Amino acid sequence: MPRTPLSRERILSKAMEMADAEGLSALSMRKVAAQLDVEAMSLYNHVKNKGDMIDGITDLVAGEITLPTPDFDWKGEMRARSQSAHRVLMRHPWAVSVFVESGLPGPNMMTYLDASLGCLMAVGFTPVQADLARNTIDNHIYGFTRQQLARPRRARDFKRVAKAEAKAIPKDSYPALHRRSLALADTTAEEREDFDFGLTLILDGLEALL
Amino acid sequence: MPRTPLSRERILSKAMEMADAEGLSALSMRKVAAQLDVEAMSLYNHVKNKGDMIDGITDLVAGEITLPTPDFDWKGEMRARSQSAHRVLMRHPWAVSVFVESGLPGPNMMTYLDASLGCLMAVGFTPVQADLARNTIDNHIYGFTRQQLARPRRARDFKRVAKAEAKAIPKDSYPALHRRSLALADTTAEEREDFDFGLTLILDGLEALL
DNA sequence: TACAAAAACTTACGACGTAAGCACATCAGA
DNA sequence: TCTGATGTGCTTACGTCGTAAGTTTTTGTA
Repeated sequence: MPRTPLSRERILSKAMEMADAEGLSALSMRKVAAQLDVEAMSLYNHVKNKGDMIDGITDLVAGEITLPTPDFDWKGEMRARSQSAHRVLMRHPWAVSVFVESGLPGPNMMTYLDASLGCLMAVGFTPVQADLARNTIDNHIYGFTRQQLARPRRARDFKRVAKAEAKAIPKDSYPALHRRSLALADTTAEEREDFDFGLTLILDGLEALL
Repeated sequence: MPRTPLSRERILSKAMEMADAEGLSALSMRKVAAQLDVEAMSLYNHVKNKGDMIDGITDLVAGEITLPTPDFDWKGEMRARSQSAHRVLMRHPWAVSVFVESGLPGPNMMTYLDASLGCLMAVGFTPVQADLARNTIDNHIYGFTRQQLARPRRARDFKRVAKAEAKAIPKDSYPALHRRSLALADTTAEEREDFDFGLTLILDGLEALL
């Protein structure tokens, strides 16, 4: 009986699906192969090695991010693309850590970097300023997303975990930490998931440099 | 001939040394044991498992960071502790990624978090604001440090790599990226390693909230 | 000296990434 | 139709990993 042939696309697509569902550490050549009804070594006909496979799905993720365009309203553009990146990374939780330490970026990532730098340089930032600015913004995106992923999404669960955390922290040794956990338990999702808090800090600060 | 007995401290100290020298991925129970003239399984008498070992050395790193104290000059305090954290993480390159996704923090890390939050809350930030602020600051520290670690430290090497990078980026497809690499090649270390650039953005922005 | 507890060692299992080589299918040119 | 090349998938195998289980050795105390 004929099987649909393997291909780089089929491999990457299944690998992405598995990473989204179970995290990067659950991705092994053997498991991806099994999901495709194939032996592990067959993947190597279409993919250089595991690193290449991960680079592949990482660049697919990069391709999902909405690009900024050069515009008078550069802050709006950067805010929009930051929120897009944030949403995309929330959909692909494993990707944050890979984004953050990817050596040579793939084509989609390059396009994303180029568009961001281009948007900033078009309104007067020097290339070096634009580089620093983009780094600062992306650091915020990555860090914020990572932190949000580490917390329960559902309000009820969040509250429960925050309260348990507060109880587990000795009030005498760590008073501020303790107080924070208590306070967090009583926040709304809007308050605590305030992506724009740090972003606005950064964008307004950047504007003052122009 | 008598051997100095194993202990948690001896294990963590050697593991830290190895991680500093060769990176986290080169740390295996077998290799750490070998460096201590001992078999792998012996480590398990003093350390719960590999994760516990890594948590252990991570908290040692956290302990090296200078703590902020509540002070009228909270910006100075936060800047000092940020620079300290940056320096410490540069000494222990492997630690950035662990810091960033550590689940339950160790005692030194808790102390560090508590001191930072305490410093911010003492000058009037609400607990939730302090939490967001500390996150934003730490995200900047981690991101900036990671990026700096990825680049050559020596000026000559940096220039060479930046130029090679510029040459490798197609000018037509990625004009802004290309221009940035060219510009970076002509910067001084002070310009490009401007840790305070983003930090000041954030601190000044925070001050406006008070 | 005797004995219990702690520490170190041995062996083994089931993962992992991937090198090397083999088997089979597809297709080109004769 | 036959032949050989090319590419795709499979088999086997090696060295690495974390660590469970069981055994021996060392150490501290009575």
